[in-house]
Amino acid sequence: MHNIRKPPTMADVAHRAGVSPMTVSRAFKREASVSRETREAVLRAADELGYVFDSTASNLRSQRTDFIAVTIPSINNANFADTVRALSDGVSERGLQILLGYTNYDVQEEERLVEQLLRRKPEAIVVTGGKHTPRTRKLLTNAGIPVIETWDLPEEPIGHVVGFSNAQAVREMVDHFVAVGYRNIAFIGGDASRDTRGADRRAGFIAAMKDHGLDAPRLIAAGPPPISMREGANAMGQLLERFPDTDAVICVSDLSAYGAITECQRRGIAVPEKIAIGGFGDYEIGAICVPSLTTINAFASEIGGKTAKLILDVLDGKLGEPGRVTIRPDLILRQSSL
Amino acid sequence: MHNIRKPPTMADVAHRAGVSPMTVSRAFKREASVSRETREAVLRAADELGYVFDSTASNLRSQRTDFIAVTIPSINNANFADTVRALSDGVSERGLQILLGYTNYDVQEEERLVEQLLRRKPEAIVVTGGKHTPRTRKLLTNAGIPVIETWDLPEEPIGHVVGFSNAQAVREMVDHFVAVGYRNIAFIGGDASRDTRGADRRAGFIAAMKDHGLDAPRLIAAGPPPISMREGANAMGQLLERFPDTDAVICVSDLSAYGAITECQRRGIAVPEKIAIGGFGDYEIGAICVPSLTTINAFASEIGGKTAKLILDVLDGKLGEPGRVTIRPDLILRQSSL
DNA sequence: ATGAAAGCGCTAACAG
DNA sequence: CTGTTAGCGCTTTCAT
Repeated sequence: MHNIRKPPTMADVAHRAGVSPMTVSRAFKREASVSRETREAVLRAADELGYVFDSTASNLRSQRTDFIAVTIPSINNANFADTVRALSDGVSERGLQILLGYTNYDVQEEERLVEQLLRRKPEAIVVTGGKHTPRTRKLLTNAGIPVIETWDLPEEPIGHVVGFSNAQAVREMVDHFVAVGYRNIAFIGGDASRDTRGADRRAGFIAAMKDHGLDAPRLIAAGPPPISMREGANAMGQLLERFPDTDAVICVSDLSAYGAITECQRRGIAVPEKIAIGGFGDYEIGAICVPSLTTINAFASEIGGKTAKLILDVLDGKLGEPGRVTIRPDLILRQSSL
Repeated sequence: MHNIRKPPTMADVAHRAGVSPMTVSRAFKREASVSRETREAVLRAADELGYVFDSTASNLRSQRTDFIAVTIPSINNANFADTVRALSDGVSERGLQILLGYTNYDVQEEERLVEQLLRRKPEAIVVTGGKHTPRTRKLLTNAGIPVIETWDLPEEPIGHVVGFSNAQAVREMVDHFVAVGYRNIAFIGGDASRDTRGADRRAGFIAAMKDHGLDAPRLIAAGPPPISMREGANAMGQLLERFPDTDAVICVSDLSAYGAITECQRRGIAVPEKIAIGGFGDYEIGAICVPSLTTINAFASEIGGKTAKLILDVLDGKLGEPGRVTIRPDLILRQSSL
């Protein structure tokens, strides 16, 4: 036997099993009409030959790849990971597979990524966020497949949406903080230009403060997103020095908020007695740290699960018009605030 | 214009640009020999038609997909995310794209996943860990593409390896703990059957204790992997009740170790004065929490980066025999231990 | 630098 | 339930 020969094809399997290639093809599908004995004979022949089904040929001929393309800002983020996992689990039942890429919080990178993903001919594409370059919008609009924007409520959606208002979510935290008596409230976030969800949260903060008749001069930019725990800690240090009268801080994520808590611990500043802290995203750290962290649950897994359901419905033709699934984030009160 | 017509192909672009399809194909490649004017005319025609290159056809004809298949236990783990990001960055320069799947710490799930991934005809496959089902081993061995096992040093590697000894890494922490005076050392990990890296760490713990003439009865199983912060905290509670004389704990990951720290904080037990705690993985939490966490840096990003380099070398034919890249984890001493 | 012909391995479409 | 024919959209190969 030559070991350097080409891998076996369906024709080889068909020959060995004494059937036609078409029957082999059918034997590899769940629903296809093949007699039990024939299927078993085919699968046995395939196994003996070490045959591996070739999706690339199947993809071209059937014009189906069973890919769902997904873009997320960062692969190293528990919120987006939760969304992707739920999405992946939801569509895998139907044999659909996630084709994942990350944008590094950069719309130019998103444009390159979207173009690359569309070349693979996915059945649908899920993007995180509702802000894109004009070319990205055009590519998505003309792709001829379902487009789902998530983690945001875009003003002019491209297609379907499964998301929430980042501004509104933060507004509710501000409302609560003001109601319990905080006035000199600060916001720690990333440089606004890149992370549009972070920018929306900051805008929601400023607008809410204004509605309460409060100024919002206490804005700390902690660097380009994503903001790490360390950067949250550094930002807290800056805040304490520049605005020592601050009585509460809202952070763009739980990670930066936890960093802020640790900075207070290192400086001997009591949380929440001297300063209250709120985060965003309901990461595990916030539930378990001491003091535990007041935060906003954006239901990352639900976003993924509902996106999966939406995709399946659209592919089944069950949806006449673009879907609009609005998530309502939950304010979770814990020990880090009154 | 009909909007429901089929998307344009290279033939359509060729027709519009007044060239042959072959020239269009060449115009879309970086290196191909096409005159500047011709290429510009082709790309203009493509843009006007809204043409999107079809990878599925290219994949079949050229027998190249430019996919690198990767399996990780969980998509929601900062260590594996770091590896995947570095790997992705390393291979993307050459136009290679990651095709990612997760096994949920289950070798049966790994088998299904590997089979599914191989059908997509990747250029190489990277798996996390060195323990597999017999069928997975067979599939990988016969795949005819480079196989790279990572995050482990398998006794019988399938192909290439980029990893480290989990047992040895924990042994070094035990050696240090014993050297500074701890004797009643416990280990908190997951149920052994599933997370083989976790099991290796526990085995390394037990063996190291034995070499120091110490028994290792203090083993807390915190549930099926991955072990969360919460499960680490619960395990710490159990440990304190069942073995109150414990003077140090080594946890299977920084996440469970941080949970253990918080449990001590809730119970008013001083770390490290009453009990020392060590983790694994050098997650950001361990560097910033108070007290900061003694841990082991397994160089997750380096694993990804070196795997990328290995893949590129193999695909370039620069490697005659299987590559063996051994990472040496670093013990990082911080405030949670003496 | 460009073109013509052939075919990658599978499956849609149709036939029986 | 099974088989035959044709072709998915590109790129390999060979010309010029």
